[in-house]
Amino acid sequence: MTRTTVHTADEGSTRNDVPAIERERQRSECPECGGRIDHDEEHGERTCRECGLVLDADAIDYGPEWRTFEDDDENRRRVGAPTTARRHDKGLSTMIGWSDEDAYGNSISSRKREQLRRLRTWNERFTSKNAAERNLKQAFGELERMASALGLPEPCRETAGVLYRRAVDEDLLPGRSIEAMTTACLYAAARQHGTPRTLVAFASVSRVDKLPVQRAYRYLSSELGLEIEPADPVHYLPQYASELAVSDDAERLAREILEAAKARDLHSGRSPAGLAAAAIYGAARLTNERLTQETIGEETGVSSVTVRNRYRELLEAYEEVAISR
DNA sequence: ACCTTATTCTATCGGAT
DNA sequence: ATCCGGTAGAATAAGGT
Repeated sequence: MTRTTVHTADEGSTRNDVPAIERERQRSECPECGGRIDHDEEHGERTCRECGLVLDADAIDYGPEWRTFEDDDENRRRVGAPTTARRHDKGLSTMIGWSDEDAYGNSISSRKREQLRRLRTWNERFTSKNAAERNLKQAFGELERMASALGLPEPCRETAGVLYRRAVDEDLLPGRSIEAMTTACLYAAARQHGTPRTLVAFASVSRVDKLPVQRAYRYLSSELGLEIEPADPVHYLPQYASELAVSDDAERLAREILEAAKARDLHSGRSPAGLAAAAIYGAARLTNERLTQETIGEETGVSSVTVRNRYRELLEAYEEVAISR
């Protein structure tokens, strides 16, 4: 059976119909050096493990839309528009337009207008009929507001929405404010996505104080069993490297330094951003690129004190590994 | 809800390139 | 003259009771 390359949305399409862009994405050797490609779905980046080449960034989300209805990964099908957890109805409910015009812009008969009016009334009653749904509406509004105030990216807001929905499902809300819980969800989501903000920053855009948010977060984290690990310092490298305009060599070296440090457990308890910044500094120094500790600190939000404390440890570990080879 | 602990930050200064 | 490295004390995050 021959399959066309046309990408159809009918339910007969299977994995064999994976479009060209999808196949391209799954290619796993670096065109430069043939090394392995790391896929970082979270940040939408693909980078070469060997030479640090960034193949593309800010790719489209390949996540949930390309899904299966059975419990295996085999029979995947294209489905409709991606759902979003940030709408109280997940973006799936029917909406009836407001204007009394048909699709061509012509006005419609008074009889039809009456019908439409009745439909709208009932539709409204069905879609937001109970208190829970209205609470979700309000909470998601708050999430949007805070996320945009803090400049948090789309996937992060999405995660926050999912978390909040789970919190509601698990009955975590009675006894604490919606505001505190939404803030906590966003805080958790930001950390999961490697775009953390301090609790203070959240408190400043939230309508509640830092303390209730902190409590809500801990409650949320333990009740939902969120295992939020500290971010991998390597994730910060591509971003920092381009902001500081260091060479590809230096970025690759920084990567090696971090690997060596991780092998020796230097990273536990330390801030990932600090480690990444220090690795960049150390690498720039080894490749004779002029970067002051102060410049690094400004761009990365890490103090110069931390940069020098970490970078000494990092280089020490790196040299040991280099000698042993 | 309070307290402890490890880490990071701000401010500062002497010394080196 | 600028950059580096070290230090003291305040602030912060996370965990325990």
